[in-house]
Amino acid sequence: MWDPMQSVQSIDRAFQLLGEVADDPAGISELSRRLDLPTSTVARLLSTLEGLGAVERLDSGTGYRIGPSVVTMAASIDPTQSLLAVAQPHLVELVEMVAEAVGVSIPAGYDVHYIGQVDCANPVQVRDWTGVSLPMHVVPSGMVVLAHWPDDAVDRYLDRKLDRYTARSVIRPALIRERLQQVREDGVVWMEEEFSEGINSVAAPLFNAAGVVAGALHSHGPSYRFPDDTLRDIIGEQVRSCAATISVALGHTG
Amino acid sequence: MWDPMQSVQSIDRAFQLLGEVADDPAGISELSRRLDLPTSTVARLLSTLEGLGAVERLDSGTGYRIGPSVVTMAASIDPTQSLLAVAQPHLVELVEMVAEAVGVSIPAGYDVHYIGQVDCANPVQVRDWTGVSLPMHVVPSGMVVLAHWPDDAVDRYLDRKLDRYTARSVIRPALIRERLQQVREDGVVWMEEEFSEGINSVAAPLFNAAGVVAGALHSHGPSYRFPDDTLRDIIGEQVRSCAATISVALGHTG
DNA sequence: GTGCCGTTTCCCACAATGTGGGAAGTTCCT
DNA sequence: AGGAACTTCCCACATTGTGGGAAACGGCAC
Repeated sequence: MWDPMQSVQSIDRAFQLLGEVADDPAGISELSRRLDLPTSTVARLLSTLEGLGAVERLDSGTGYRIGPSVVTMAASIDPTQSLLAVAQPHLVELVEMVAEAVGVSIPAGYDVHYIGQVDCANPVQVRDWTGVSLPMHVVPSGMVVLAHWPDDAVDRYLDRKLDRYTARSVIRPALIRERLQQVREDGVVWMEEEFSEGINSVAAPLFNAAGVVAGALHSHGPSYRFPDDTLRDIIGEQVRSCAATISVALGHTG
Repeated sequence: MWDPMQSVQSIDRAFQLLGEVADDPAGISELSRRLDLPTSTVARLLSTLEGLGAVERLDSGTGYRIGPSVVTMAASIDPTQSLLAVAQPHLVELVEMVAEAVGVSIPAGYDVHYIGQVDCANPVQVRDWTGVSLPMHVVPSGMVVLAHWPDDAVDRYLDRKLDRYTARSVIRPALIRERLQQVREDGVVWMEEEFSEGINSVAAPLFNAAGVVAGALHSHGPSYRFPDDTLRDIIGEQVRSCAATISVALGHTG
């Protein structure tokens, strides 16, 4: 942990409380036990937060939960950005683990739209695809989204002319369907040079609080070095697990 | 404003900052001007908030915006509850204005589900419908939801047997369609004894950040006194405007 | 280059502010 | 009633946050 210039104790504690309350609503004394703070301190902080609408009392008498002002503040930021905002710190972590660029994308019609990327230290890099949209069937980020769409939506997707991007692009509906089934089982998918020669990529789905797929997390790199054969499964698992962590942060449960 | 027991200054200020930043991202010195606080104080508070992930720096150098931890905390609360949490304080205000019970509901299949109510002081009250679901075409809360559904969804709704609840219930599809058009124009709708003899009710739609109808705000009371003829339009307008305010708090724009 | 903005960061003496022990008040059990 | 939780309140203390001001940074114009 680097030194954040200065830190204000009461605010620090207030957010510890908010975090606890978000995780699991509780009353003053239970929170004081969980965080090991004096009850009077917890009472004062909660009372302040209540006055600010950051927490509110449960109707059922005792206990506090996250209040309206937090929801409102969160809503104030562009919904597209909110996924990115939540994902950002996790992207940075993941980059260090896989040592290749990682990014996130969101579904937009029949495409996925890349909304953010964090590059690796290596001087040879895949270009930053932020801002670009690509058809779902040629990139793993798209496949994981497609894999969690309702059947009729998938039918409509596949019932169109599907563009081929490279010699290795899979565009036969039947093959794509098989693959989607596999993606649902694995929770992660690799695609090698199916969108662009020289680029391999792996992705896993992101789910929001409503349990629907909200986007995808991917990592990609030059095919001559990515993935290293011995690390392929490990990297896939890291991406899958990081995506799951982000989903939880988005409110996804179970 | 009642006395919130005690209030911690730094937390108070921290949330003022969060509010400002949510409203419009800015840098230290601009925020210090807006809130009339010393820059060093603002810097210290923001630095604390940044360490907590409550704000983060804009990529474009200078300025802060709401950070991931706020979004995550907001997401932690049950999405059903979040609507209620945001609406709650507004319900309390509205009750004082209209002097009858007010409540909120959310769409659930072909019904609206009442999720919260605030009662008025009058000893003669309409019972609390919280937890109950009712068909959309017999209550104004349902009509405002229906009015903002896509055409084909409305078609499917009307293409079923529609129950009659009282002599005044409207169940002819053609008449309902006309009414829905009127609701879209007015932004608010009154219904008198169409669901239950002796109860009149008025409702307006609530929209979320995505711009889709997320629920309804209503007020209802005994028909012998509600609405007072001279106040009917005023009350309707108050409900409409309160619903709009809640929608904004939910992130709805325009 | 040099000088001038508007920033943000850092430092430090001061006392206002938040702290926490404990007592009094509440509510809900048995 | 009695007791065991909880929450609210009070108050002396010094820890903690405060804010003035200076230093460091960065951009822009000349």
